[in-house]
This record gives sequence, structure tokens and C-alpha cells, in this order.
Amino acid sequence: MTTTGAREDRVFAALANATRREVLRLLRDEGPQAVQALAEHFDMRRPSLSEHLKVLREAGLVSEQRAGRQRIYRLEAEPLAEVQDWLHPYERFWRRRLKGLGDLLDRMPDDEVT
Amino acid sequence: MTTTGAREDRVFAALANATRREVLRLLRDEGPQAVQALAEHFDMRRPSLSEHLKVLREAGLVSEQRAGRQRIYRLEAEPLAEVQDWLHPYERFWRRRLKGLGDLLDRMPDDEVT
DNA sequence: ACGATAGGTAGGCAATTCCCTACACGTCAA
DNA sequence: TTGACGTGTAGGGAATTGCCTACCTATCGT
Repeated sequence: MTTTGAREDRVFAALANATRREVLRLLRDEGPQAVQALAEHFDMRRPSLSEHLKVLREAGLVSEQRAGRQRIYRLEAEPLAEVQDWLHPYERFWRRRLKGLGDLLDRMPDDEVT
Repeated sequence: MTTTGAREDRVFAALANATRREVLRLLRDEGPQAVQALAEHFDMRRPSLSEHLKVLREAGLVSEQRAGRQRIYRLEAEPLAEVQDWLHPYERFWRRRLKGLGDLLDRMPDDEVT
């Protein structure tokens, strides 16, 4: 926790919502598109979607590009790369299950594996 | 969005807080430990930490094991493995930068690469 | 049995979230 | 230039978050 983790806070918080994750998936699978097109997929008023897009923008997960009266949104995956980096030191904790190097973790009383 | 993503919501929301991420790091780097030991690292009253632990528990990110009057908390990395799985389809969006397979993404007007 | 210790729960409070309706702003078409 | 269109912003309201100060429960040592 050197800085404050404020940026990571914003990225994880942005991902902690199904609507916003679905926006990311749409931009990933269907490419950059305007708010109009995105909105078709949600049962929600436009201003609400606008606010979700703002959260994604402020987390750096999407960028917008003005095209006439439209705003084309595009996926920006870099924060997700950072999430993957953050995840990395935890990997051995589930690779353990697959490779059986249990004793990497200090004495774990394996009698409660639930 | 087949189910509701409610579980993923809980995991990402749990990670969207520096205190909780620090708890996970401590459990990762120093092994399972009691609330006492964890609490030393935070400028916060115990009940607040208890609530953070509850959030982590409900997200499946930690488990507790009673030992006398102590509760030993342990990292449970499976939800993090799920996050990595979730991340996977996005990888090509930053690998692209490194490997130059830009045209995998449907026509991206690359005039705005920032 | 008594008090101290470890930790959770209750309830309060300010701030934030996520939805809404109303409105403001820039752009395009006529 | 007048209007319709595409989006964002303002402001409100219910629910949730993250902290706090009590307080309750369970275990341990004596």
C-alpha cells in the first residue's frame, strides 16, 4: 500500500457492477460503438448508462471519441492488464491445488478444507 | 450475463478497498493469522476490521478457523482464479500492443491511440 | 466462579452508489 | 434558424458502505 491504491480502488469498483462488465464485454466482442448501440442491451434509462460510462472512463477502462453528435466508446484494456499484474503473486495459491506444492504455505492445518 | 453475476459483484466489490486488499496481501505473504495480528497493520478499530473480514468471507476470499478464542484467517484464492478466468478474453487487447496483431479487433480507427 | 482476552454484532452517521426525471448542450437536416 | 437527435449534467431518493462507540458471546487462566 505504497501510494493509496486509489487507482486500483476505482478499477475494481468499476468492475463490481454487472452492467459495467457487460459494457466492457460488448466493446470487446463487438468493437467500439456509440452509446445508442450500447443502450439497446440494457433495461435502463440513458442517463444511468451515461453514468456507468463515466465510471468506466474515470477508471481508464474505456475512452470516448466524438463523431458528430455521437460518442464512440472503445475498450481500453490497460487497467485490466494491471489487474492481472496484481493477481500474479496470488497464482501459486491456486496452482498449488493443481501441482501439489502444498508446503509453500506455512503450516496449513489441512483438516478444514471445506 | 447468464446468471446475474452477483458472485462476481461481491468479489470485485471486496477487492475495491485498499484495506481489504492489504489483508489479502498479509495472508498471502505471512500466512494464516488471527485478527489480532492483522489488526496491528491498520489504523482502524477492531469492529471495522471485523466487517472487512466479513466482506472478504462472503466473497469467498478468506476462510476462518477457530482456535480457542482466536479466529485464524486464511487466504482462499479460488475467487481470484475466477477473476483471472474472467480477465482472459481481454488479454488480446493488451497483448495486441506487444505483438502487433491489431486487426484482430474489428475496424479500430487507430488514429486515436493516445 | 471471576475477570481478562478475542472477536463479533447493534446501531448511528456521513458519504457514496445507482437508479430516476428534468433539463442543458452541441450537431445535423431542412 | 428551427427543430430533432445524441449525450451529458443536475438534483433527488432509497440503499449501501465504512467508519465509529457501545455491548454481547465465548474461551482462557486463576
